[in-house]
Amino acid sequence: MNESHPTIRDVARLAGVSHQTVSRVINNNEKVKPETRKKVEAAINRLDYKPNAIARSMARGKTRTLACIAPNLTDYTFASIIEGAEQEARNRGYFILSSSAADADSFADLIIELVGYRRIDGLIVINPYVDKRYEHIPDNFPTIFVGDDSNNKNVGWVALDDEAAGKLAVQYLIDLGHREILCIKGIETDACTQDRTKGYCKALEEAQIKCDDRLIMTGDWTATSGYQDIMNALEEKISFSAVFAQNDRMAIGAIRALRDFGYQVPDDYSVIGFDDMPLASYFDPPLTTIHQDINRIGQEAALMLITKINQPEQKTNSHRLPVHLIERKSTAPFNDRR
Amino acid sequence: MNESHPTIRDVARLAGVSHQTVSRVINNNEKVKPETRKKVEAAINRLDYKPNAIARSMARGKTRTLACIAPNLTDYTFASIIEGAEQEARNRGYFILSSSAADADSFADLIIELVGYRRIDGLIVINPYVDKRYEHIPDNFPTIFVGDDSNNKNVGWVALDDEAAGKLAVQYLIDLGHREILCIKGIETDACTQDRTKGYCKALEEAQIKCDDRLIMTGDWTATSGYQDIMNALEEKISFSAVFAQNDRMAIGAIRALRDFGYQVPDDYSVIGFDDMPLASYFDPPLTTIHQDINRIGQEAALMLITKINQPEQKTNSHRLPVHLIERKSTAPFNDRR
DNA sequence: ATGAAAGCGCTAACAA
DNA sequence: TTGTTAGCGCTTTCAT
Repeated sequence: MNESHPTIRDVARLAGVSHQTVSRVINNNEKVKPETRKKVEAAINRLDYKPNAIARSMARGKTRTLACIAPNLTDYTFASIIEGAEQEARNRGYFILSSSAADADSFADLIIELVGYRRIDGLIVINPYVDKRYEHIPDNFPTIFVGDDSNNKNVGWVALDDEAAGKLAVQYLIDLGHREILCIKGIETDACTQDRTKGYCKALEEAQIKCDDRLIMTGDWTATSGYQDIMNALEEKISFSAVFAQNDRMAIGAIRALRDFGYQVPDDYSVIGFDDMPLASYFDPPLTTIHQDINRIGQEAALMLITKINQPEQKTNSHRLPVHLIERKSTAPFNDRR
Repeated sequence: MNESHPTIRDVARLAGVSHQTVSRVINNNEKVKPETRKKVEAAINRLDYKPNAIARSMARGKTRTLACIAPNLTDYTFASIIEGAEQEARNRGYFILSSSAADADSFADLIIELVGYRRIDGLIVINPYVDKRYEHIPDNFPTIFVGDDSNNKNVGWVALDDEAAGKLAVQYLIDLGHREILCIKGIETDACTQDRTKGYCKALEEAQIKCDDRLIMTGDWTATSGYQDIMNALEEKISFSAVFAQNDRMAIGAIRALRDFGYQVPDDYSVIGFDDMPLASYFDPPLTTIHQDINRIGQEAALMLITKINQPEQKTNSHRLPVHLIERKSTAPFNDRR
């Protein structure tokens, strides 16, 4: 069990110097005579000495650990953000504790263990507005939100340019000749849902189309919710020729519903998604969608956070990342075959 | 910046006891007079004292942190395992550092930082056989593999019963009357690929069907590889009526290839997948597949690891988890319409 | 049941 | 340039 790793003092003894000199060597401090450095390095190699990270954290008062909290870890979007954050963090010598918090209570618990017990130096919160969980974050603790600052907490954030993205998608459908465009929203409280919907309305307005509330349905990001929304619309004989689903999963659900009703996509109805998830090009039909560089969001968040930790006085520049549209086969020019 | 959190001594001073008594209280040590305990608890509440996790790690020589390393964090399978591990770990007071290591070199780096610098108490390695990365793990460090022990390192592991699963899938196709069953393998070096293929052969043997090497194609888990494999088979006019794809993504690719060639699934060809990924029921046609409780694997791995950390002498019981088949619409009885 | 002293392995401040 | 002395905030003996 106790293989008793060598400590800084063991190295010092072997090299015939003080432990402080060893500390200087491992911290690349200038003020060490080259000779001494050599001796110390030899001793380090000889003993295969590795500094203990916990002891360093203790002495420095910094853990070099960040946490990433998301509603879950499996959703492709969340996982990509975490992956991006992890890469950026690693490159800068930080590690990421990733945790999922299904609800506000478990989020609050997590915050106590992570922030209260001082396990981490900073925090990335993915979807901070879900069940108002952001309220549980202590003020002044270095934090970055993934998802924007609409609720006006004074922390930094990164997000997609969701409004522009929503507008882009809908404009594309309008350009194809569609006028009655149904919108399937994501979870109401997610900031991006609101922004994408804003973009949807804006595109319609600019094309002088009235924004009809009956065409705006609420989903919850699952395929099933997209399916249900379209089923309902069809049963209630709501008139539309195209669908803007605020994520790909709901788009898939929508397509299935349309098909179950005997319609063809894109011949009878056009459907555009959002995310460009990995299998989007393999769906039937291949999905026209909004592509986002989701990995990049995680990278940005980590970078912003690390900067904030090391330069607390400096203002954090929150910002939005651009998206682009990927044309595939689930959309087509309007026609009246329905 | 320096809000100077209260320490155990601040609490002690306020409560009029020694800091050691405070330590006893926060560690639920029996030997504290109820009165004293009350006083101390009052002081703790008053100061909102929270013990510093790093200092505890330091004093105890345990970090209460585990690491989970996978080839990436976004693959649904990996993400689910990590999520399961994280849940189990949290329930037992541990945290998970999740990291991705694309190749053996970055894996080796990670091991040094995590294990060498003693940042973690234990390690979960997902897909340890990829590029022989498992070789970089120091002996005797508490480790659990997700994926089996075929290469005979003496560590514990959890895995699916892949051989039985492969057999189950193929037997199902045989029962539908198929005799020429094409197999699309995953990455060769993954233990599960070998086991699933073994199951494939076994099912054929038991049905007295010769196991034809020309029907076994190698993929790399991506949809594209499944697509390519089937394209090649079709172009070379290899005769088959059903496909066993070793994961759902390759199954999707296979279906698209078949369709691009003008065939219908399942009318002309049956396709069975593996994983039952979230959207499997929304594919077209809904995918018949092998369902695995992948989250559970992560839970098991974390539990085994924590047990091993706390009872190092006790032997770890590696084991396999069962699967079951989900019948959907991508498979049908054999017919000769092709 | 409680306290005093030592130590976990490092860094930081000061002296030499 | 190097060494000495103190911590960092806890837990772990060992007394009392």
